[in-house]
Amino acid sequence: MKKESRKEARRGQIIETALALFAQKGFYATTIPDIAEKTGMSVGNLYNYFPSKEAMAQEIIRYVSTMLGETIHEINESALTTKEKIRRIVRFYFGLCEERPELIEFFLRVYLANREVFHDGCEGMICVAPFMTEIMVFFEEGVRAGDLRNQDFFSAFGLFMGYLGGMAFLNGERILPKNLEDYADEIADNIYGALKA
Amino acid sequence: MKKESRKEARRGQIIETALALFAQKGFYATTIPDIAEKTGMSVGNLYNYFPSKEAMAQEIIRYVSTMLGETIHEINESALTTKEKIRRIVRFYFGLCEERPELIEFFLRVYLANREVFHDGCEGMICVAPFMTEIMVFFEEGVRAGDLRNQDFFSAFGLFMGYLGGMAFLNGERILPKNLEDYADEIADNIYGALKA
Amino acid sequence: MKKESRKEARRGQIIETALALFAQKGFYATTIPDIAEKTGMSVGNLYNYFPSKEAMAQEIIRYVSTMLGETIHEINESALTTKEKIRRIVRFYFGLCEERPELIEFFLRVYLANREVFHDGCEGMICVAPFMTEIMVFFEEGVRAGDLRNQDFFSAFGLFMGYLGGMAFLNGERILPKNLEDYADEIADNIYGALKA
Amino acid sequence: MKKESRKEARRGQIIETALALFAQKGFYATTIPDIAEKTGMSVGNLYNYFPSKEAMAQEIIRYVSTMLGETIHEINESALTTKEKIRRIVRFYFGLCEERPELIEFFLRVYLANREVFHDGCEGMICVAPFMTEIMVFFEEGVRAGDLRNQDFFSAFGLFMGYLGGMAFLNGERILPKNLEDYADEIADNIYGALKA
DNA sequence: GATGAATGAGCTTTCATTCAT
DNA sequence: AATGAATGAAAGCTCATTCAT
Repeated sequence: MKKESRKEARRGQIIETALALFAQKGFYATTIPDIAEKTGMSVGNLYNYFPSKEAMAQEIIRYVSTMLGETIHEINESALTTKEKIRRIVRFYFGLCEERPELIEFFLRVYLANREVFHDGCEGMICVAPFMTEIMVFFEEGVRAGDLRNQDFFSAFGLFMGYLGGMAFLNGERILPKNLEDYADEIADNIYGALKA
Repeated sequence: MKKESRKEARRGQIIETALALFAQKGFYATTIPDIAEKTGMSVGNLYNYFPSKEAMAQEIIRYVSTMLGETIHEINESALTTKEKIRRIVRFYFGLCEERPELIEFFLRVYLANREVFHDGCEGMICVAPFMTEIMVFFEEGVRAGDLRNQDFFSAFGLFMGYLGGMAFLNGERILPKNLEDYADEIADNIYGALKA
Repeated sequence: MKKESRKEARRGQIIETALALFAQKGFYATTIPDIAEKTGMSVGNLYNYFPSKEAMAQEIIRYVSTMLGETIHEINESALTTKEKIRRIVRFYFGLCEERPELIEFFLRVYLANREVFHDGCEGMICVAPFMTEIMVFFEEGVRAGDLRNQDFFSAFGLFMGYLGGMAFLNGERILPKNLEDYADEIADNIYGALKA
Repeated sequence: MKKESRKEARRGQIIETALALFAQKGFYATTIPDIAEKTGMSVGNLYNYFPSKEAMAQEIIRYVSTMLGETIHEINESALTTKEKIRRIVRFYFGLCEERPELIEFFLRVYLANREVFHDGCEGMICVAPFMTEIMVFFEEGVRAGDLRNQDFFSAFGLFMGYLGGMAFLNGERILPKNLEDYADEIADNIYGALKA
C-alpha cells in the first residue's frame, strides 16, 4: 500500500539521519532537535515513528548488524578458501570504513560503549545476532575444512573483530600513515597466521 | 611542601572516585554531585581541583595511560624473549581486567567512545602517549631482535591492542565461557603467530 | 433525517467513551488519542464532532446533569411523602454509584475539581441546571407540604448533595466497610432528621 | 543552626506559594515555572527542595491536614458540649474558608479530585490522617457522652465533611446569596439534628 | 579551602490541534 | 466524513557551573 511504504521510507530516512549524527557526535551529544532538524521534520513527529531516543539507537544497531551480516553471509556461501574468505571479509570491512564510516563508528562508539542505552531491548547480543552468527559460521566452517585451529570461538572472535575494530578506530582518529585499505592484505595475513591450523 | 602534598592527595582521591564512576556508569550518566558524594566533599570544592568535568576525564586518561605504560616499560627492560614478553603483557592486561577493571573499562568505554570529551586537550594521542610509546618500543625491539616481522607498526598495534581490548570487552559483557585469564596463553600464542618473523 | 441521526449516534458514542475515560483517569491524563482509540475512530474525525477537548467535557456534564435531573423529576412528580422521596433519591443516587459510577465520578472529580475547563461555556451552574432545578423543586415542595423547615435553600442543598457526594467519594476510595447501598436508609434518615420541620 | 532554619523557611515559602497556585489553578494547570516565578527562585532550585511536582502536592496535603487537625484537637480537648463543639468546628471551618481559602480549595479540588497524584506516597488516607483522626475522636466522644447516636462512623463523617465541603464549594463558586459564616449556626443545627441520639 | 544553594539553558517527551489526502 | 502524519509550544526535570558565605 502507498501509505505503508511511505511511512517505511520515512522511518528509513530517520534511521539514516540519526545513524549519521550518533556516529559523528555520540549518543548523548546528539539531541532530538538535532535529528529533527537534519531530517527536516518536527520534533513531535519523530515520536510518531519511534517511542524514544533509545529505541532509535536500538533500531539502528539492528539495521547495522543486519547489513554487515548479509555481506558476510554471501562470503560464507561462496566456494572460496578460508584464507581468501578472510581477505574478503577484511576488505569488505575496510571498504565500509571508507564508504559508510557511520556504520562502523556507530558500532564502535555508540553500541559498544553505551551499554545502558541498549540494556532494555538489546540484552545480551540479541540486536547484533545477525552479524555474530555469520562470524560464527565462518569460523566453524574454517575449522571443519581443516584450515583453522579448533580453539575457543571467543578467542578467535576477539582476535578478528578486535583487530578490525582497532584498525577502524585508528583510521577514524586519522593517525594511520597509510590508507586503511592498503593494510587489508597484511592484516588478513596476520589473522590467518594467528588462526590457521 | 605539606600543603602541596595534601592537595595532591585530594586530587588523587577525586581521580580514583571519578574513574570508578565514569567506568561504571559512563561519562554522561555520571554527575558532578555523584562524584562529590562518593568523594565525601562538596560539589563546589571539586571545582577547586579541576576546572571542569571534561578536565577530570582528561586527567584520568593520562593517569591510566601512565600506569599501563610503567608496567610495560618494566617488561620491555627485562631480558625476556619477545615471545615471553608478549605472554607477560597479555597476562598483565588480563590481570588488570580482573583486579582493576575500572582502568580498562574507562579506556574502552569512556576514552575511546567519547571523542568530543577529549577533543580539546587530548588531541591526537597525546594523553595516551606514555602507553603507546612503550608498545612501540616493545615492537621495535622485537623486530630488531629478529623475532618479529618488520611490518607497519599500526598494523601490529591494531592487532595487539584490538585483540586485548576485544577480549576485555567480551569479558565485561560476561559472555565468555571461561575466566579471562585462562585465555592468556592461547591469545599470546595467537599474537605471536600473527607477528613473528 | 437519516444522516442527522447517524451523526447524533456517533456523538453519543464519543460522549460515553470520553465520559468513561475522564472519570477513570481524569481530564488531563486522558488524551484525545485515548478517546479516539477507544471510540474506534481517528483523532482527526473527533474534531468533526467537537471543536475541542474542553467542549467535550462541557457536553458531558450537560448530559450527566440531564440524566440525573430526569429521574429526580419523576420522583418529584410522584405522590410520595417527602420522607419517602428523600429515601428514593438517596437510593437512586447510590444505585447509580454502583451501576454507572462514571457519571458520579465525572461529576465529583472532573466537573467539581477542574474549574478552568468549564470556565468558558459553563459559567455559574448553567451546565448543571437541569439537576439543580429538580433538587430545588423537591425542596420547595417539601417546605410547601409542611414537611421541611423553611431554611435557606443552599444550606439544604449543601447538606443533601454534600452528604451524598461525600459518601460516593468514600465509596470510590474503597474505604467504606459496608456496601454503599446498605447505608441508604440510615443516610436518608439523617437527611430527614436535619431538614424536617 | 542558621543554615538549617533558613532552608526550612524556604521550604515553607515554596509550600505556601505552591498551595496558593494549586488551589487557584489546579494541579495540572499550575506549572513548575509558575511556581518558580511566584516564589522568586529558579526552576532548578525548586528541585533542591522537592524531588517532583507530585512530592510538593503531597507535602502540601500533609501540611493542610496537620493544620486542620490541630485546631480540631483543641476543640476536642475543651470541656464543651457536643452541640457546642459542632458549632465551633463549623465556625472554624467556615472561618478558614474566608481567611485561608487556599487550604480548603486545595483539599477539595486538588487532593480529593486528583487521585493519581497522591497514589504513591499518600496511599489510603495516610497524608490526611491527622485531620481524620480528630474527626473520629470527636465523634466517638460524642457517642460516649450519650449525645450522638451510635451509627456507622463513615455515615456520620460523610454527613459532616460532605456538608461542610459542599458549602465551601458553593461559596467558592460565589453562588451563595449570603456570607458563608452567616450559615454557620443553621448548618451546625442541621448536623446536630441529623446525628443526635 | 570548603560549602551547597542557586542559576538557567537545555534535555526528552507529550499532546491538542490542524490539514493534505 | 474520515484519516493519521505533522506541527510546535510547552511541560517536567537535570545538571555543569558559579558564588556568597
